Amino acid sequence: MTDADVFDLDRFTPYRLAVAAKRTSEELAIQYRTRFGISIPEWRVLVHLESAGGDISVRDIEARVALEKYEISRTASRLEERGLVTKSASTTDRRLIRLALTTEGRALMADLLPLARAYQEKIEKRLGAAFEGLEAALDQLLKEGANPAD
Amino acid sequence: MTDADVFDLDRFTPYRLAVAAKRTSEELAIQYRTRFGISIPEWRVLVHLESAGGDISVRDIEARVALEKYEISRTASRLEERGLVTKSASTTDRRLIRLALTTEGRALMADLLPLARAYQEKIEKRLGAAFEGLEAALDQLLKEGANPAD
DNA sequence: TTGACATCGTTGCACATGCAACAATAATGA
DNA sequence: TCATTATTGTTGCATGTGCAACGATGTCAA
Repeated sequence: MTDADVFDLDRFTPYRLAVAAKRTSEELAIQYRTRFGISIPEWRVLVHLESAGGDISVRDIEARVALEKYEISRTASRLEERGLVTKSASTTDRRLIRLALTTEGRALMADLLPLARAYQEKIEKRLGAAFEGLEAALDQLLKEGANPAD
Repeated sequence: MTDADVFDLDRFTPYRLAVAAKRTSEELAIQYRTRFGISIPEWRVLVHLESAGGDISVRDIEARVALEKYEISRTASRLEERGLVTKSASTTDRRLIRLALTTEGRALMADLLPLARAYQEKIEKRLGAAFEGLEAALDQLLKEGANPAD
């Protein structure tokens, strides 16, 4: 096998992205997992409920977060058990579930969001000028139709 | 709540990285999962065996791939069951397991690696000039000690 | 030599996750 | 209206995963 045939995983973009994602996610998750006992899916659902101001359905969250319906369903149930979220049937369409933060849920988010913002700043500082480049590339990768018909 | 208080998950780097990683990984994984029935951990272990030319231990792989020891152990067992990999005790240190590709394993990699290379090229084309920026940022995020004493 | 400690890989167990099937409700159209 | 189809959210089941404990082997120093 010649050198040209060697496949270098360390230069393989999907692998690099996976490792970087895991590292950054865990670095932050450690903070809120140990302090508040919430997982990444829980964090994502909570953030969306916070920014939407409540009254959102599973379907709405599915459309905006990279989570499957069943993950959201289970996550919401756990959050409900812990008193952070309420679930109620929509009056207009009884298939829909209206999710909303409880007072306790909002209080939790008031503690969590500063952590997340601080972490974001830390990443931007760490990357310095490279942050712009990262943003541009991620915009490309994440934009709709990122999987063109080729 | 004012606009300044809204937390935008879509601008949160750990989230963006996680989604981009999942998307790119799955886009490729779909190809080799359906065609060859191997998972991402299996793919990573195989690649390292290929580039190392065999005679590698679980510990070696752990040091080079973002996988835990137990994941590698289980992955290697599965690959062994499928006849792609052999496990044998090291003669010099009997705690170590020597992993090596079988002929069948090498044949599989000969089919897989072109797929991976083609996908890498596709990503680079898709990103165009932004690819350089992505590389620079990922280098930063992935380099050792990426978690400085902040 | 021997005892304490370190390292390597595996595994039992509990929990998480993915898939596909499902019940409940709504929308559509003959 | 009523039958058919689509949508929403949940769940049973099999599999995957993470953690901590473990046995086996090696290392080192008294």
